[in-house]
Amino acid sequence: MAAVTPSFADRLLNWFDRHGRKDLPWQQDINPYRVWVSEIMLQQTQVNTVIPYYLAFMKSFPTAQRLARAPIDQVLHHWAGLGYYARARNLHKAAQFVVDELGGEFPDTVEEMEKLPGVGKSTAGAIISIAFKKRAPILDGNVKRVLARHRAIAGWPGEAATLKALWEASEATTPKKRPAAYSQAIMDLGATLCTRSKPDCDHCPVAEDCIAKAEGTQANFPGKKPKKALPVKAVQMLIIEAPGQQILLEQRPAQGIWGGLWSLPEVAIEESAEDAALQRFGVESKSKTMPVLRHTFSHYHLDIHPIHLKLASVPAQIMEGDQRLWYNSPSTPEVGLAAPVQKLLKQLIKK
DNA sequence: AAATCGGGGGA
DNA sequence: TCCCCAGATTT
Repeated sequence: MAAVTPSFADRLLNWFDRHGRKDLPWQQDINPYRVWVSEIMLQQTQVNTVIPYYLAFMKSFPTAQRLARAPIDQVLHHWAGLGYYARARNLHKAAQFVVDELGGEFPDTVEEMEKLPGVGKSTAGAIISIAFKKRAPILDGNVKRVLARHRAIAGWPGEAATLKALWEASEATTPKKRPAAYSQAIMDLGATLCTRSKPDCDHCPVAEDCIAKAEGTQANFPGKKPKKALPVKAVQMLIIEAPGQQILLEQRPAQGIWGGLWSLPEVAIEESAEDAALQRFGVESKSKTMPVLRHTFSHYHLDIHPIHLKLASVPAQIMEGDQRLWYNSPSTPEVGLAAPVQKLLKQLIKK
């Protein structure tokens, strides 16, 4: 008789029994309160970071009653350094809810557990399965990665359709037996073997039928968050040109973009360029709008609206100084130009 | 420097 | 329903 490959869940459980972590603080003296606190702490924070915080927290607040009665400041004090401080506020509120409204008994269904502030579907599933030993699928970041790879579920989990497919996969793979061990097993697999980069497929109990492994596309799952379109800012730049193709430049402040480089005078997009030229430089000239030049930074696009003002003579009132010079004048020093300014000047001066 | 992480809250 | 946010860690 041909050997039959055990189910996904059985292979995970078997692996967890032999290699999984079973000595973590919240895996001892298991009760709903201890599991709940651990799951909240683990939401955005890794195991090794959480351990000392968890131990100190449990020492100060060993029960939901003790937590509920503690001042919020004391709770926040225990959270300092963990980040996402709303978690601590929600934890405190939820403890008060459990103590004051539920007689100190934690809900024992996913639906009821989700009513606690700070507890969503995945955290509820983790608490129900681990503390109450009832079957409940979970979908934290580790589980998303394991399932997305194993079943080659494409797309970024932030998209509703991808998230739905992942929940369906979690629902489909979660067994009835040993709910607590299974939840910990699949999270542990994601945390220790099926890691974001360099997954250790050689030791993975479910590598045999992992689609991403077969195709060598582990790095493609889960799909990445699409880079959001960069915000677009716009600015006018004055090209004040005097005879001899001399162009007025200003030095930028040392801080900020193009710090210390030389650039064209800027005018806010909503202002009149001609008015600004008159007010700031005392020059009066009809302006000519040039095509918009888009310059892209790491964090935004800058649409530069060049405004060309041609002067009949070099105005006496514009003096060169520390932060002002006529580019192309006989004495132009070697200066660093902002990249788009260099481009603009090149266009202008060659013709 | 960029990506990541689960849930809350506002558009 | 979609989008943004919180904050520290990892890559």
